Amino acid sequence: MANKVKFERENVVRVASELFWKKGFHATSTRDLQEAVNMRPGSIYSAFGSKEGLYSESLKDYTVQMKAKIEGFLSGSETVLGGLRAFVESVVIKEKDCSPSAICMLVKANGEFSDKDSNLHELGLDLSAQFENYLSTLFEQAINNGELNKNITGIEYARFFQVQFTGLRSYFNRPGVEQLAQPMISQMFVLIKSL
Amino acid sequence: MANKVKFERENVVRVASELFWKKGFHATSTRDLQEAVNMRPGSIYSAFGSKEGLYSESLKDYTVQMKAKIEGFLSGSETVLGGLRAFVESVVIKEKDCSPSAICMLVKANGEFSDKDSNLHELGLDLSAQFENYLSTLFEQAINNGELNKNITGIEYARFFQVQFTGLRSYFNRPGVEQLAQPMISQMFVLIKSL
DNA sequence: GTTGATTTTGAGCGATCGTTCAAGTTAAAA
DNA sequence: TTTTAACTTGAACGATCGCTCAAAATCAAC
Repeated sequence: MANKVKFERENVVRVASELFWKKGFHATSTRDLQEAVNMRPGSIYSAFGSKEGLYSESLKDYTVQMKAKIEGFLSGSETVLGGLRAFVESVVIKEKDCSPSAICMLVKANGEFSDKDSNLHELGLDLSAQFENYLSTLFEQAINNGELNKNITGIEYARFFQVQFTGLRSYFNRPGVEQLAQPMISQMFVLIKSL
Repeated sequence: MANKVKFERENVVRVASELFWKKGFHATSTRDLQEAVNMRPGSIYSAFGSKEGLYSESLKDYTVQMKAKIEGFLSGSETVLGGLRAFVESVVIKEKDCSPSAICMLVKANGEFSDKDSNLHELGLDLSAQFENYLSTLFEQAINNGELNKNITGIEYARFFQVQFTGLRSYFNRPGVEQLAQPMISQMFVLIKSL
């Protein structure tokens, strides 16, 4: 049987993901994508079906990468909270200028697709719910480890974390406030422990 | 001499603003706008110069409307904090289903224009800075009224408020979590008073 | 080396994009 | 009433959009 695919699907999706993350879905043209992934339109469309299909796979991959990054920081830390804090500091401070965007790609997606019955709108909601569940399990571990008290549940800690994290990333999506990041992250974790 | 303009600039900008707010800049076509404001392309272009020009005026108008709304709640409340809380509750809870988007148009704009040297990117940063200054003056009033302690300054309260408010709006930009809004807003103001 | 299923290529389709401008309409000034 | 500057209209321009598909290239199987 014939021929083999010449591109590595993983790499293509990651490159596309970075472009979509930076520019958004509507501002990214298929020609931008062709150049970025070095494929001709026919190959892209036979592999992913449509621009929407490629975006869909890119967004799913983004959440996988994000969870992998968190796992990395967790395994490098004694505590769950320490791992999460290293993750937040890495995203908000260290990667601020090399990341495609300061804003979470999933948050951007949920903001961009306003049409309630579009596939991408539903995908964003679905992935957000999954991520919240993932965070919940982490905070339940933290509770069981005695890192956090039992006044509130894992899901409630997860909600609070998401509000703080999203708010911080949005706030630091601007120049000239870099020196505020470390103290505000510290404050965030002080507040978490005081809930 | 000659003729008078037939449209009311205020209304046109407000309608355009709602459409841009809902769909974003790139997903809103000039033909969408023509239909929404009931004007032909020539009139729009003679009045606003370009799609970007109309967006620019729409975004500026949005911030004016937002400040006006805050002023309204402030004059209906005994305290600054009470007014701000009524404002947050109105935006996050009451207007959730009639507003063009759950996300602040200014936050959306700052997320959408990634090109650092585009006019709209700079406009977003500029309006954000202005809004933070406006919030700072409000919190300074609250401090002087004795509503808040003097441990931190007005600008620091303003930053905290923005992080919480943006995070909350992003979190409640999804279906099925409505009953969490009131307790989380209460928590937000408890935290503000405890800083 | 030949075959033949599979993948890659890229010219180009129809649709839509932001925008222009000559022609038509309007109403204040003369 | 006539003039005339200002405003409105909408057909249409060139560019770009997402996407298609016939032809060329590729390589495992024989």
